[in-house]
Amino acid sequence: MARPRSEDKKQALLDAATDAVALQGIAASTALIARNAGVAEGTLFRYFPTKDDLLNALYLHLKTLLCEALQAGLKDMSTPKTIACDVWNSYISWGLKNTLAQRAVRRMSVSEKITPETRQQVNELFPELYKLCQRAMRQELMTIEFEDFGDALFLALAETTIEFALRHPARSQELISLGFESMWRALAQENPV
Amino acid sequence: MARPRSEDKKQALLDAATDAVALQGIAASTALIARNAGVAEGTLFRYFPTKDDLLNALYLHLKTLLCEALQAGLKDMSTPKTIACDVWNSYISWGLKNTLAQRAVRRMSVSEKITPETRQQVNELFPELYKLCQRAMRQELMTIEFEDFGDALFLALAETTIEFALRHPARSQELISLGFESMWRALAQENPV
Amino acid sequence: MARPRSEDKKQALLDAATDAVALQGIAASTALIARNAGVAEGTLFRYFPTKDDLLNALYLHLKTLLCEALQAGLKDMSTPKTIACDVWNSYISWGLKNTLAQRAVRRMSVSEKITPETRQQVNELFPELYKLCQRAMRQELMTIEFEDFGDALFLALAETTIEFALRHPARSQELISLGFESMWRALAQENPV
Amino acid sequence: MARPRSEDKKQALLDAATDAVALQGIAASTALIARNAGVAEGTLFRYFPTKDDLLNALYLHLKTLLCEALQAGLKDMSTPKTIACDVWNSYISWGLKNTLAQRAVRRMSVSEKITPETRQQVNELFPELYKLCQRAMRQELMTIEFEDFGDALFLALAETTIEFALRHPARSQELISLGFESMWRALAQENPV
DNA sequence: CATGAATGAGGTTTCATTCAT
DNA sequence: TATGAATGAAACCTCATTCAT
Repeated sequence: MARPRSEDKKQALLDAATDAVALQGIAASTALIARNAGVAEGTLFRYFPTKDDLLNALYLHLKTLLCEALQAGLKDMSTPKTIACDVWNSYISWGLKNTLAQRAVRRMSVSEKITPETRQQVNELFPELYKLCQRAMRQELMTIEFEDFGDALFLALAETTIEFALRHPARSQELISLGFESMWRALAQENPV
Repeated sequence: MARPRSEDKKQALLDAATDAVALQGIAASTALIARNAGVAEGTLFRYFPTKDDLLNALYLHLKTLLCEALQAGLKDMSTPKTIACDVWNSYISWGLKNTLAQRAVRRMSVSEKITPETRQQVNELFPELYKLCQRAMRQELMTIEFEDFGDALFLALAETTIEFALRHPARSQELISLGFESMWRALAQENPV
Repeated sequence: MARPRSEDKKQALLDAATDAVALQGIAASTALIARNAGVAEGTLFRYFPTKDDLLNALYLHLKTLLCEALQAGLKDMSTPKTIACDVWNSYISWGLKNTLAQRAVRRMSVSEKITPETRQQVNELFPELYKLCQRAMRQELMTIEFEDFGDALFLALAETTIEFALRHPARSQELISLGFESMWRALAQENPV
Repeated sequence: MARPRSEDKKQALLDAATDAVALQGIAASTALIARNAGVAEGTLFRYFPTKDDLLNALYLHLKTLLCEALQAGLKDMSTPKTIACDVWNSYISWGLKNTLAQRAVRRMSVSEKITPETRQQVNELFPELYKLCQRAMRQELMTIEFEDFGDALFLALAETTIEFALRHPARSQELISLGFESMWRALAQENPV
């Protein structure tokens, strides 16, 4: 992969795109993104041949960052529940610390501009992590057919929790643990309170 | 005198908008919507002064339809769990029967074009129903501060379930009951398997 | 001339058009004019087959009103200067009392929508009056070729005076007499202060 | 790098706009202006972000040209009257040579699209010139409160003269000097014929 | 390689006018 | 006669993309 001249510029473009998409959705203009990245309008197209390419690259990029945060957040791997708890907390706290990134991802994920290929690549980012959690999951959710479903339920609950924590910062700690409790009851094999 | 404004045309516009937004997001053009509704482009703006007004009206309209389906779906009100189950099944089956409507709603709900006022109106559509379910909910989720959170978790799980059921029609029945089981564990007071 | 059903409606349309044109120029929409006149959009076109017809009718109407005010304002016909002074004062005070009408006329008079025919009709409204003033005018301005020019100079000075008097109400009296003095010096045969 | 913004194109746009506004008023379409300037419609909006911006820029531009003509026209500065005469003649002859520009200015000046800021900038173009004339003006018109009024009367008479000279080219010389005589009588301190 | 001027298709919205009621 | 719903051309403006510099 011939890397472009300046990795800095590419990064600046992704950062600017994150903010723009978070605030304006995928309708955010390439001109705005380039300007906020501090590069010329035409330069954007040297790094991303197409706006759609930029969006797909951004989606993958942000999901990768999230994934790295999850991996870095694993501290106590003694029991499935502590693992799940670490993952949950890392997820939520990444979303809270990177509000715009989180919002950008949400907006892109419902868009038809993100191709199935990109979605597939994103799925492949997470496997190990989920394997860890899944050990604790209910039998029904552990069959090959349904493990994606379990993941999706996990993500749905986490995203909802992030949203509420952002909306009600004063009660964010309570929401986060209430959310975790709900997730654990929903998905885990045993439900010891 | 003069011909009366036609409720049919308004309906045709909302229907056409549903399909267009489902497929292309809120970027779907008014020209396309009008054409598919079988009216002139200028006519659209007699019924909805602004594209944003159309989107907000559409959002409210679809959520109203969903709400009516939920109310119509209440059959067995003997126990909290049967109530919750009816609601769950109605929700999912409305989503499955009205794929485009469901997709349109999802896309609009993450858009900044839907105003807080509209969102508030939508919230007010649902109260009785949720009261019913909430009787069965865990204490923690029944405080005023957290009942919205409980609702949101319910919706998140249901939407995820709909999405998977659409993607895997052959296994939709299993997914639906697996989803219900997860929701019930997550949110209900008692967790008898 | 078969008069339309309701002279009231026609009048209401002209009044509404006056305000609309004063505020928005000839771009003011027929829909707005009709609404402010309290009639339906289509009704406007029963009284004025075309928007241009409405504008021309309005121009003639307002100039007629002005002309009537000038004639009514003649009080002291003893000397040319008192006549001129009465005309001047009537003109200015009509402009000040009918700001919107005055502004509407100004905007229409530079527009290509007002036809030469209408402009000719307007010219024909004023003759007698000007004959009176002209007795006092300089020889050079009394030849057939230049009497229109003298009229136009009179009007130009009067309109400028109105504009300034509107802009500076506190000093309007001074402006009006300063304007009159200037007009009299410019156009009259003798210049006794 | 990248091709520089072309002053030629900007000029072509202003020229095309002058003609279009002269003939059709401020309602002249951006499409027509761009086409007559030989550029794409989108290009117009790179030079003038808004149609209103174009109109304001055009107004300022034309008034600047006029002002330059007035300054270049000063030849004999020996007496106030010769100065005034040079200014008068330059003004009229600029109007005659630049009919469309003159007409465009007239139409724009009664429009609400021209902002107070632009009007202020235009006022500031002229001060020195008027100072020259004002030395000859009547005391009453030399007070700070009324010097603007004197200017406006001067302009009103000049514009009227231009209009008549255009309408009657055969007699334009007579009209011009008749106009000057009237202006001088109206505004100057002494009125020696 | 980087730039940003240029493009023109396409977006939303307005509006004079027509015509079914 | 009066109405106002319907129309579609045309308005202003945006934008992804190209390409001369």
